Amino acid sequence: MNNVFKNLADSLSGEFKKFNLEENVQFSLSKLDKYDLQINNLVKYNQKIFFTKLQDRIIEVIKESKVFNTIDKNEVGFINLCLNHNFLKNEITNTSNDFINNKQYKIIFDYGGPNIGKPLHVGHMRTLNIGRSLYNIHTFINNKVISDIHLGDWGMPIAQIISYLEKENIDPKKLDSSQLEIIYPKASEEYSQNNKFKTRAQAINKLLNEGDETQLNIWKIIKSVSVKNLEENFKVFNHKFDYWLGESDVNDLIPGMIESLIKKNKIIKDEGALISAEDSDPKILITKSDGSYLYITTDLATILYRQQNIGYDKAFYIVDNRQSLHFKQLFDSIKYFEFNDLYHEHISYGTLNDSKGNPFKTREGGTKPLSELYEESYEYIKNINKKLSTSIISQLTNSVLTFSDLITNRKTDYKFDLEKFTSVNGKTGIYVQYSQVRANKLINNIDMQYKEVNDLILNEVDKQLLSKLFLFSYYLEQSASLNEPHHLANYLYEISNLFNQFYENEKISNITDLNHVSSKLYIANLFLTTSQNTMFCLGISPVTEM
RNA sequence: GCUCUCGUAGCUCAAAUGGAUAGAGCAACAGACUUCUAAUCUGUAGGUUAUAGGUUCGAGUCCUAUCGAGAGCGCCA
Repeated sequence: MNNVFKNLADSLSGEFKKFNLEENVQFSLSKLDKYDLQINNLVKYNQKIFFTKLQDRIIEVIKESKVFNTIDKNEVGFINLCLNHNFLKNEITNTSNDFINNKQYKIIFDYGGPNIGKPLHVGHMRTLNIGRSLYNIHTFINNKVISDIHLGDWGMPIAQIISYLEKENIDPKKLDSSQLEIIYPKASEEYSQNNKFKTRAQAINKLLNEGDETQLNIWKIIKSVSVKNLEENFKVFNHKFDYWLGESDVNDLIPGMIESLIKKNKIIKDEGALISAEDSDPKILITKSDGSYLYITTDLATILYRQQNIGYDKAFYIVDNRQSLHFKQLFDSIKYFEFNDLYHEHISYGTLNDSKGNPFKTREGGTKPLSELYEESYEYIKNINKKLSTSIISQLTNSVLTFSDLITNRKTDYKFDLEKFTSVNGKTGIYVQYSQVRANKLINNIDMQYKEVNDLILNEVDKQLLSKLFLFSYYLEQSASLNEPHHLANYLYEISNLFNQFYENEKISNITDLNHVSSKLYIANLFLTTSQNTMFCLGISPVTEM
C-alpha cells in the first residue's frame, strides 16, 4: 500500500495490540455501493466484552487521520469507509514516490530462458510478459530488481545440435539463425530414433561438461548465432534483461559442489547416478550415471553462483506450471543441502492455447513461432484503422499481446482469441490505450493548465473515478504481494471505463466556473498519470495517438 | 498406479491470509452521435459456485468422499 494507507493501517494494528490482539489491519474493497473501503478485523471480536471500547477507539484513530470522511460502524463489527477526496488529493500522487518507505528487497528474476537453437515460440510469451510486468511492479514499489534471462545454453539440446552438424558435415562457422531453427527439430528427431546418434550426443554432452576445447568452440559459435537472433526478437517485443547468463556459466562450480555434497553425505550413489539422500518420492536425481549434469544440477549451482556473485533476498522463477515438481525438488534441496534460507518462489503459469483451446501449432503442425503470432496480430490491428503509422501499430500489437496475456490469472491456461483481444470494446489493450489517448487529448485541448484547487467539485461519476484512482495502491499491493499482474490489468480496465464515463457525463468545454474546470482537470490528470503508471507496471508503453 | 492443479452466468474470466447481497467482459436484447475523436456511453436479462457431507458466528474459499478436466512422475530441459 502507499504511505498514507500503510501508516494508518499500522497505527490501527497498534490499537489492537493495546488490547493484546495480534491483528494485521487491512482495508478491503467495500461490498456496499455507498462505500469505498471496509475493515473486517473487528468482526471476530463482536462477542467480547471489550468490543465496543475497541471499536470506538479504532474509529477515533481513523477520524484523526482525515483519510476518510465517512466512517460507519455496525453491530456485527464491520467498519465502512468513504475516502476523503479533498484530503487525499494532496497526499496521493500514484507515482513511485508514494511507495518510497517500503522495505526494500533485492529480487532476482529468472526467466528460465529460451533454449539456444530453438526459435522463440508462443510458449515463451507468458514468461516474457509476466516477468517484465513483475519486474516493473517491483521496480515501481522501490525494490531492487535484477533480471537474468538464464538461457538454456547447455545440456542435451546443444549436444544434439553439435552431433547433427558433425553427422551432416556442416561447418558451424557458416551457420545462420534460420538454419539453426531447422536443425534443432531434425537433431531432436534423430536423437529419439537413432541409437548411434544418441550415444554420440550423450558423449558430446559429457565432453562439454568436462570442458573439451573442440566441442566448446563449436558451442560458442552456435550460442553467438542464437543470441544475436534472440536479441533482435526481443527488440521487437521490447524486452530487456540485466544479465544474459545461462546454464553454461555455472558449469565450473559443479564439480566442487558435487564433491562437497558427497562429503557431507547429502547425495549418494543410486544405480550409478547420484541422488539426494533426502527421503523423497520421487527420488531427486542430481547427476546421470555417466556423471554428466542435469537441469537440477545447473539450477543448484546457479543458486551458489548468485549467492557469491550477485547476492539477493528473493529469487523468482518465471516458468510454466508443468515444471512445478522440478522447483519443489530444487527448493527442498536448497534447504536440505543447507545452501541458504533465502526466499525462492516458482512463479508458475498456465499454457497458452489457440482460440479453440488446443495447443498452438502452425498450419503445418509444428510449434508456432512467436514472430508469427506477432505478425498475425499486427495485420489485424492494421485493419482497424488504416491511417495509423507503423510504429503505432507495432506498439498497439505489443499492447494487445501483453494485455491479453496479463488480464487472466497467470495460473490458468487461456485461449488466445485474436478477434476478441483486438476488439475496441471490452477488456483489451486497444481499449485501455484509447482511453489514455483520449485523456491526453482532452487535457491538451483545454485552454488552461491545472493549478491548485481548494475544493474539488464532484458529481457522482467524478467521485467514483477519483475513489478508484486513489485505490491504485490497493491493486498494486495485490499484484506485488501475490506476483499476479492480472489485478492491475483489471484495474486498468476499470479506471479506463470510469474515465470514459467521466468524459461522456459532463462536457468540460461547457463548464464556465474556473474552479470547476480546475477540479475536472485534476481528475483527468490523475487518471492519465495512473493509467500510464499502471501500463508501466504491466509492461505496456502508452501510445501518443491512435 | 502415485502426485499436483482445477471445476463459478450461454462463452471467457474476477472475487486480498474464511466476511455482509458472488462481480466484470463478450455474445443477446433495448436505447444515446450536426461529438471536448461514438475506437464511446446508458439500460435489460442471465447463478442451488460440479455433487454430497463436514468444520463455525459466517464457506466459492478450509476438510472428507464422489464425478469430471488438465498436467507431472530419475538419467530431456
